[in-house]
Amino acid sequence: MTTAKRDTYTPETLLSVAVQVFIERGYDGTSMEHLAKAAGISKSSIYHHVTGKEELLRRAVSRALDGLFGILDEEHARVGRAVERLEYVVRRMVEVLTSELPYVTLLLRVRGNTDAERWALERRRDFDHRVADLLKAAAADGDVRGDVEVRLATRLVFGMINSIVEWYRPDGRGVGEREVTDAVAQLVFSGLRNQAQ
Amino acid sequence: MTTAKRDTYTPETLLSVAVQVFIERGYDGTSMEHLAKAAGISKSSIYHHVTGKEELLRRAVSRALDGLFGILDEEHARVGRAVERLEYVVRRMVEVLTSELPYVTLLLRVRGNTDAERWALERRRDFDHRVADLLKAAAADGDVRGDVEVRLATRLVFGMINSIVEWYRPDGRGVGEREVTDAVAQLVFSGLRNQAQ
DNA sequence: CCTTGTCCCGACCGATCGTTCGGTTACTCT
DNA sequence: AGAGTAACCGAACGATCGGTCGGGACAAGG
Repeated sequence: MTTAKRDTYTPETLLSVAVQVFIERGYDGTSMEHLAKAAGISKSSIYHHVTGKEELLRRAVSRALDGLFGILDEEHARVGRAVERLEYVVRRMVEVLTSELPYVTLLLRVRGNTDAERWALERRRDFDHRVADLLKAAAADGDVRGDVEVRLATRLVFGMINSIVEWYRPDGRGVGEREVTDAVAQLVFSGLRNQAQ
Repeated sequence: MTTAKRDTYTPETLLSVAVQVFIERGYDGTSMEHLAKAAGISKSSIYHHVTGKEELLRRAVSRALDGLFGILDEEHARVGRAVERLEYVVRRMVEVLTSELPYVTLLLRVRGNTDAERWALERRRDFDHRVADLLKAAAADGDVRGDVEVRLATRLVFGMINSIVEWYRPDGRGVGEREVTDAVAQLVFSGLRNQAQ
C-alpha cells in the first residue's frame, strides 16, 4: 500500500485549518502568520502546499458553491410541482449549510475585493436566481401567497436560511440539523403557502 | 450667527464617507489611504478630525446600536400584549435598519478583532436577548406557535430582518421601506402566529 | 499689522503585510 | 548506504499598513 500514514499537511487539511481562522478573524484580518501559528508550521511552509492566501479562499468558496449547485441537480429539485421542489431545495440548502458550515460561512462573507471573491459573488447570484425562478413558478401555480412580491420574498427567505451560519454549531448538542431544517421549513412555508389554497 | 457655511469636514461628515468605504471593502480591507482618496483629503488630514481608524468604526456601530436600543424605549414596545409589542419591535427594526442602513450594515459585519468590535458584539447580544424575551413572553401567552423552539425562532427571524442590509438600497425606486416592513411582518407572523389562536 | 486657531499637507516612522529564497531535515525507494 | 524528494524552516524582500510630525495656507479678531 502507499503511504499508510500521513501526519503532514495536504492542501485539503491545511484548508480546513485556514478556513477556521478566516471565519474567526475575517479573510482580510487574517495574516499568513496567523495561519502559520494555527497550523503549527512556519509561514513559508504554507507555500509548499498552496500558491498563496487567495488560493485558500478560492478552494473554500468553491467547495461551498459546489455543494449548493449540487442541490439543483438532484431529482427532487428537478421533477414535480414547483412548490414541492422549492420546499425540497430549501430543506437541502439548510442541510448543505450545516454540513459544509465553515465553507458556506466564508462564501456568504465574501465582499468582492479580489478576483476570486468577485467570481464567487457571481456564482452565488446565479444560484440565487435559480431558486428565485423556482419560487416564481410556484407563485404562477398559485401555491404561494400573492400579496408579497416574489423577488422580495426570495431575498427574505434566503436571508433567513443564510443567517444560520451565524449561530449554528454542529459539535455542541444545542440544536440538531434536523431540528433546524424543520423549523426553517415551518416558518418559511407557513408564512409563504397560500392558506386558502 | 456662528460659521454660517461649512465646506470642510466634521467628524460626522467624514464618518459618512468612511462608512461607505468600510461597507464596500470591509473594515480590515480598507486602508487610511483608501479613506483619504474617497474623502478627497490627505491621509494625515483625517487625523485632524478623528483619533484614528478605530474611532470611525466605533462611531458607526454606536449610531446603529443607539437606533436599535431606542426602539425598546418607545411606548408601543413597553406596554400592551407581548405579541403586539413584538410585532411593533419587528416593524421598527426594519425601519431603523433601512433609515440607518450603512451604520447597521457595518454593525452586523463586526467580527470582534478589536476592543471596539468586541464591545459592539456585546451590546448586540444584549439587544437580541431583549427581543428574545419578548418572543418568550408571547409564547407564554400562547400567541405564537409552540412547535418551534423560541430560541431557534428568534434567531431565524433576526436572520431574516438583518439580511435586509444585504440588498436594500434606499435611492433606487426598487422597493420602498414600507413595502419591506409589511413583507417582513407578513412572513414572520403568518409563520409564527398561532393559527388556532 | 500681528496673533490665534482651523484645516490641511508631504514626508516619514516602525511594524506588518504576502511572498520568495536558499538551505536543512527526514522519510522512501533502490 | 546512497539518491531522490516531500516537508519544512529562518531570513529577508519590496510594498503597504496605521499613525506621527512640523509646517503652510487662510480666515477671523484685535
